[in-house]
Amino acid sequence: MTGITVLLVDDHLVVRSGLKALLGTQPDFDVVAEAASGEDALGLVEQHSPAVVVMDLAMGAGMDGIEAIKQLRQRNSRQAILVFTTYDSDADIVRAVDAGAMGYLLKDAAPDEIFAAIRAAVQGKSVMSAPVASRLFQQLRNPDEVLTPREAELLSLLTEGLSNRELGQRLFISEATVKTHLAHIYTKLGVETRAAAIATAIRREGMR
Amino acid sequence: MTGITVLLVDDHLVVRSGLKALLGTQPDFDVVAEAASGEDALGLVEQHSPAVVVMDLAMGAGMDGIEAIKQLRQRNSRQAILVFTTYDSDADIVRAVDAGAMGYLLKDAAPDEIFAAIRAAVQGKSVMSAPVASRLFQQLRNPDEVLTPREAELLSLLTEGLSNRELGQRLFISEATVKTHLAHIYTKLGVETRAAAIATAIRREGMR
DNA sequence: AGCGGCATCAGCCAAAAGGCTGAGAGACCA
DNA sequence: TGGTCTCTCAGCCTTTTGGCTGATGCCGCT
Repeated sequence: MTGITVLLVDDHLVVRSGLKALLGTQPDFDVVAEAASGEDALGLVEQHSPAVVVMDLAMGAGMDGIEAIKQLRQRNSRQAILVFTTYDSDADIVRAVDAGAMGYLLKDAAPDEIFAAIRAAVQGKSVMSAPVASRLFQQLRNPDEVLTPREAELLSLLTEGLSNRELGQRLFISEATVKTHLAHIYTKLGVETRAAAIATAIRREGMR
Repeated sequence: MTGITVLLVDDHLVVRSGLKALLGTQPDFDVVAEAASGEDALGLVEQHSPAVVVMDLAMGAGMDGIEAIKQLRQRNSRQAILVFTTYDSDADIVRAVDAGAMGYLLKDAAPDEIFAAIRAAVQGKSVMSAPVASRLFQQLRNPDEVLTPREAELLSLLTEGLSNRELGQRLFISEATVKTHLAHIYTKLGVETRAAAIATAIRREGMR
């Protein structure tokens, strides 16, 4: 019989083979394909219809993980998507969950944790690493301080040093809208300038 | 006979096993031990005296890769140390080479590149990924991109989100002087806005 | 049907930041 | 002694940002 079919998506070959080796120790897992980019992932999902997609968020070039998740959701695809990444940034968590991820694991998670998360995911359950969970709880306690997905997206770009104009162009919205979002972000982060927002964001998140 | 003995140091289990599997495909490599932290690495080097240490720089907790390299150098140890990491930050490269690393590989390097680097390292040769090399050359060509002490001080405060006025007050200089320093910093960092400078600074350095 | 949250946009005004030129004082070095 | 570097400061002008108010369309929930 065939076990839980898995597609691995990570731009680092060593991570893919490591994960594959790790999952290979479990009799009920079956890694059917690997992708090094979001684009490849979409094609391979069509081909193999895996039960679970284990995906890194940061992809070297082209479509990133979040975008790949969105695309998968938009198609049909009843794959459970599990994010497997290095950093537990607030923005990424929110965006990934919003895009349709079933779980959020950090790369330093213990093997058992990884196995459990994959098995839970195929059953429609949601699992996340402890640090990730605590961040989410933190957010639930202070709902006023939770950034909306759009705001998180903006903040993420903000930390790359873009101007309002550039932000607008990148997100296909007017500069006025950018300013509105920024004002909300500042309020939520408790800062008054973009510089402080960037500093707060990068330090608070695992952003790089 | 025994091939090239290798110690793997990385806080991510999946990376370790992926690398191990990868090196296992080559008959002349022999992974004798794995460490998840700098501390462990030091002990295991003593035990096994591997020919090569393949080390990640970012370690979850405790001693980081750079520190581990320094410690190894300070002891006796004629191991060749190869940095194997995700990011090609200027500061990390310089620090690693300074600490005594023989090579600097990025995690998205092709398998052949990794093999070649390890073989070169045991022979005392130095190998690095192309993006890393280009950064080093960049730095050698442009020595005037180095910040002066005062500029570095300002940049550090900048990453805390202060305004020009606040910077001036903090450093007991006029706002005009702050602006002068900032202009120089922007030029040297190759950016045009304070936001980009902050982003660059925090990502480039280990500033957190 | 109505309400609230979200995302979108506009206009106005004040404050902050950035580009440019020029310049003086002290340190260090050839 | 002269040249170079660094740090300091000023003025002027343009661009960017931030604060504020108000408004529209959409969606989901009641």
